[in-house]
Amino acid sequence: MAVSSGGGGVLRPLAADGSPTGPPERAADLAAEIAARERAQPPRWVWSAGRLHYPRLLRAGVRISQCHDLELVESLLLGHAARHGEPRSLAAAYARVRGVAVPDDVPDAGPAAQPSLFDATGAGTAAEPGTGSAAAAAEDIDAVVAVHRDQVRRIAAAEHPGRMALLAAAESAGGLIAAEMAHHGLPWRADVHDRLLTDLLGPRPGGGGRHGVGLRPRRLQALADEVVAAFDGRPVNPDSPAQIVRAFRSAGVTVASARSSVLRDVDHPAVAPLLEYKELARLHAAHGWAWLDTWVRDGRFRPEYIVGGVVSGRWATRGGGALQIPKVLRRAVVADPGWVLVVADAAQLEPRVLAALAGDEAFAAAAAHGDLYAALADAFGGARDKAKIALLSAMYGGATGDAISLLGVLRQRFPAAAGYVEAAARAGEAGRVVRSRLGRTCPPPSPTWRERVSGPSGGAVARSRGRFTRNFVVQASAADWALALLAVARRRLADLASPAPAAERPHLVFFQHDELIVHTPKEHADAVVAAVRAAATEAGQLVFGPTPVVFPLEIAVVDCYADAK
DNA sequence: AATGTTGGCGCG
DNA sequence: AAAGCGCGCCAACATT
Repeated sequence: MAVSSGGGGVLRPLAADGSPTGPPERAADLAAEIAARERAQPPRWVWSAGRLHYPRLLRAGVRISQCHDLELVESLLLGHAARHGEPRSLAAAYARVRGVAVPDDVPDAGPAAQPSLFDATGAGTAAEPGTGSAAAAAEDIDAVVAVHRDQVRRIAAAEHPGRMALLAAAESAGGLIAAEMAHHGLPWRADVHDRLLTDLLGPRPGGGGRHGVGLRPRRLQALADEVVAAFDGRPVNPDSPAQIVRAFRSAGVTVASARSSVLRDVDHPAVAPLLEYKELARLHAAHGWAWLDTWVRDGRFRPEYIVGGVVSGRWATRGGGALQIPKVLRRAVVADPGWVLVVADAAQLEPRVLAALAGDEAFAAAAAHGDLYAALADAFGGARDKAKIALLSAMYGGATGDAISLLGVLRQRFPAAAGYVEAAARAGEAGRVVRSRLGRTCPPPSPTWRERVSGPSGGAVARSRGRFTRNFVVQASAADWALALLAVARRRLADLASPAPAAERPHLVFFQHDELIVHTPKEHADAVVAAVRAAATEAGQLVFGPTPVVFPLEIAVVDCYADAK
């Protein structure tokens, strides 16, 4: 069912191939119309972007089952054709279909700046799509139908049409889930967070008022003073890497940089306070009181997730640093009373993905076990650690010290697995693109890349891209699996408590590459665990087909995220 | 004053 | 323990 917000809202029924099976139907109250159809027989909604439409629906209490997100799928298809970065909006895609000038994408200023598309009731004049938010508010149902038809055709023409169709469905589901996670929010105890900060840093400077801005908390200032004293009173700002390096030099110590890993090996009285300062200053700057004020409201942290924001298909976030929350702050993530958190983490995901990708029988047999590295240990003289180093080196392209010989063992014992990533590396070095299992495609080299490869240190330039493509096939295929996991888990969670009102049902509230969190009423916790486990198995079959490789989840049912590991 | 780059570090 | 990959965010610093 195609849907646009033009003139209040327009729906148009579609066949599987994207051709309309009836005339456009105008809806005065689009949210109510969508809700009614979801209750009767949920269709697959085709719309310009869940990013634009779905938050408003959720605020109106409307959940949809599935959709085709034209903007996200356009990105996938452009990428598949090695045309990354071209405009992907509905307006841009429609312009390409018609062969007219393609408008640039409108930079997204974040959720606060989003036009309320469903407020557009009665906006009668249809503007040309793509000239900004005013035009977006009067989307054209014809554009939705035409772009969808074109995408259905392009999916069928992809290298692996079935996989690309699955990727399009999963990415679209990701768009729904991202909006739902932002809507529900991650439970976040501001009081616990504040207490942690106060314990570690001292009281909030300035009592929270504006006069406190720019002042160091007491503990940070004390450490900064210790650093200065250790340099015999020489003024040095511990926030400045350049000043740190200079201060050490004038103390007779040469350091290559001010990195903690470098300073750790330096014997000087300034090192200890400096390392502690850096750790605490980071917490204060990135996730301190200012972060708390900005990002936590009403007991929820609501980051803005960017689906497919990383070329590998991983999600990114804008603002809030949701994917870099320091482990120490997991203490502040606490379930509501009567609720629990189900924290599920895919164990050793990337080497398992490599095993499934490569079809290496010996390697896949090892990946059929709960501890893959332990199962591989025999091949490396019984040393689990060595197996792990060999695998990480193969997937990342690093090989220093021990890893060189361990890679040799890997090549000998598991030639298909080693060959898979090495073929990807060679493709990258040659300037070709590589794809994930489901067809997500790495960007082609930049226009200047070939020049640089044939210039001085061209070998290093080529090898660098080889490491990127070597890792891409694994990381992006892992992202394929994780996205499938998420989509299947969402469907299974909806099934398991569907008669209950939304406020009493389990919700996905967090997703971080290979880990997800469900916030659920206690009584559903066991069912949630079962649903997520089943989703992991189903995702493996969907993405990789028949394979002996298992994708076990480590699942914890906890009140507090910090207790999950 | 505003914008862009660098160094560093949090997460997977 | 880090290595090798992918990110976002901050303060300091450089440039316009």
